[in-house]
Amino acid sequence: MPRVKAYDKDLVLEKAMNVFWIHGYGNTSVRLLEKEMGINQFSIYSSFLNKKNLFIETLRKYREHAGQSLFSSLRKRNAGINDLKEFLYGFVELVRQGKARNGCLVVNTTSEMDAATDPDIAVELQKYFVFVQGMIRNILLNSIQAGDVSPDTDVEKYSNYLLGLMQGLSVIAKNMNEKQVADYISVALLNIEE
Amino acid sequence: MPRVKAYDKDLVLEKAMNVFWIHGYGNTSVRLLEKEMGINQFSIYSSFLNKKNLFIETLRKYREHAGQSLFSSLRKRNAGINDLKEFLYGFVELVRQGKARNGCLVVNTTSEMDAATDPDIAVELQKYFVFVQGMIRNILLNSIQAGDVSPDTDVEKYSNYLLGLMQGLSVIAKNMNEKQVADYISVALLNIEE
DNA sequence: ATGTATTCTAAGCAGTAGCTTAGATTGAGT
DNA sequence: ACTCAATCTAAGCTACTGCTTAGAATACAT
Repeated sequence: MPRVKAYDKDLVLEKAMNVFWIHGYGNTSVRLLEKEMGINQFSIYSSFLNKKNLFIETLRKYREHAGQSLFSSLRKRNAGINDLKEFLYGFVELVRQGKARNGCLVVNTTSEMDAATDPDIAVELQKYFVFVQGMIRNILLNSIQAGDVSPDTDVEKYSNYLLGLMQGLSVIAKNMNEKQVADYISVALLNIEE
Repeated sequence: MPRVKAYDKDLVLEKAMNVFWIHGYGNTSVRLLEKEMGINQFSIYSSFLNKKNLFIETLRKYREHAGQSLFSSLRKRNAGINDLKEFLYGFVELVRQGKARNGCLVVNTTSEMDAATDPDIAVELQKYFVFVQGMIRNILLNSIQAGDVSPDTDVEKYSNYLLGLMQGLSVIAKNMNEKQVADYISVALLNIEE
């Protein structure tokens, strides 16, 4: 067997993710990618086929990344409303520190795409939303069982609300200050705490 | 005095607005603009200086456009909570008809921009948010005066909430169906109606 | 050591980006 | 009817886009 790869595919994919996250799909050139990923264009194309496919793999990576870092507390089997509240108020702190300025890669991409979106990318975006909504549904069900949320809550309805809330959050993190974001969250949560 | 313009500047600006709205700033080429605006590149540059400046004028136009059509009911001097509710439920109907798929030009642009946004464009985006929030503040104050909203409501806090809510709405209009959007709105409004 | 399948380097491809320019065309003021 | 400043046409500028390719470099199996 011949020469071996000089780079870790998963590692350069994570670097690509950050580039797309900061600049967006359209504003990220392959030249910039090779600079930030630290590998040559040839290697990018031989490992990831083309720019679009690299981006799609990036979106998968992003889902994994979000699940393991940002959403880790919400993914616990028994996560409940209090975890969600802590998550949201923790997000305000991220805004204060300027660490949420890039928003959410998936929401940004949703905004960037035409009404006639690329279907392959659209599928990957939807997977992310399904993932997040599943997390939220789980939290609501746990909280009903724990008695923290009224048992006759319409879980589907509230999970749609919270999914939209979090998408809004990722946008206002880019154009509102800490106080405004805190206001948004505190009023939004009045609907859930009994 | 010499030859006169063969086109109406304000009219071609409106056409440019629609192109940017559909495709986003980065994905709109000057070639596409000249096709859709119906005038030559030379005319674009002589009337609007360059692409970025055309876009900035487009954002001004968009604010004017939104105020006169989408937000017309909310801009009435005595607009109140009921007008806001009607507006939001009317928006669900737009989603149902597929007329909200492009989202909001300003929110889309916010998502498209880097953390280190072009400052000239950022200023124009902020003007839009100030405009919308002013509208919302007015509605809240009117409703307090009319007795439809509790007089000890923190107007600033709730206007931040509602501004975020509307930004979220413009995003989910691109990736959620009618039912999901209706859920989002109906839960969101529980906070305001007494 | 040698063979060889794979990786890496770096140059280059056609297509498109934003923008400019020379010259023909226009039409109100005289 | 003529003037002339402004408009429009169409070609072309440089820079950059995503992507490809020929050839040198590599490292495992023999």
